[in-house]
Amino acid sequence: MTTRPTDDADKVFKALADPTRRLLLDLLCKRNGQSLGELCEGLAMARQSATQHLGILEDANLISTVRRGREKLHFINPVPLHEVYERWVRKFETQRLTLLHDLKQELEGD
Amino acid sequence: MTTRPTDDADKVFKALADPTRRLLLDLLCKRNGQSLGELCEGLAMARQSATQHLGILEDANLISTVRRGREKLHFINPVPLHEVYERWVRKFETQRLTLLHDLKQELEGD
DNA sequence: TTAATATGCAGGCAATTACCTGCATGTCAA
DNA sequence: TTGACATGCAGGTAATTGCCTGCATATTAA
Repeated sequence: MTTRPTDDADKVFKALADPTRRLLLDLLCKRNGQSLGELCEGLAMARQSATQHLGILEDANLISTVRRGREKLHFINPVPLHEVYERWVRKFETQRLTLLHDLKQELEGD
Repeated sequence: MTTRPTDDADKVFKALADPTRRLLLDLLCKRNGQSLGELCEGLAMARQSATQHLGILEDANLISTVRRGREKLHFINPVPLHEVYERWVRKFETQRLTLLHDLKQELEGD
């Protein structure tokens, strides 16, 4: 099985690390609910490669899929991004001025 | 030659993709301005490995370093994180309810 | 100066990643 | 049913990543 429990935040960060996957989220942001074929038109890589990227996004819970006939529709799930922001980015955001002050202080010779 | 903003964002996302590097930012958030040796105490890997991680964080401009004697002090730079949030996360944040609505609508049978 | 300390640099190696090709399965329309 | 379409699945590979060891350099303190 797994060597250690993979936390959700890690999956989200890793999913966002690839420019193709961020582009896929951008494409879905422009028009939500696109099929695999539609998304592939904006990509410049084989359909099978896009499938893998979409699988990673889905595993990170950043998108949800719905099968309709022979098509698979993709929808953004903004919740994980919101959680990453709330639990992780905000911590540094609230200390922004303090952190910048630390460096300035050091550069000025302590 | 100046680097394009997309490259900067890519560096930040890739830097944040590793749990060790996120831990390093956490450690610096608890106490800013730590040396390489001090940061290594909380890591469980060779010092040289930590150096590589810190190099990636510095290249992404997420930390800045100051040499003091034989020590190298590390400081968080919260600006890139703020920019990533502003230019990227916020786009999805503002459409949060709309995006969730799209999926709900589809699941209910259009 | 000498010894201990703090970091820098280079090369190697196993695991992962991101792409590909080839083929199979499932669905719709004529 | 048949043929076209949309997606699924299974390897294969080159590049990247994350970790290591070994050695070099620079600074401080005795």
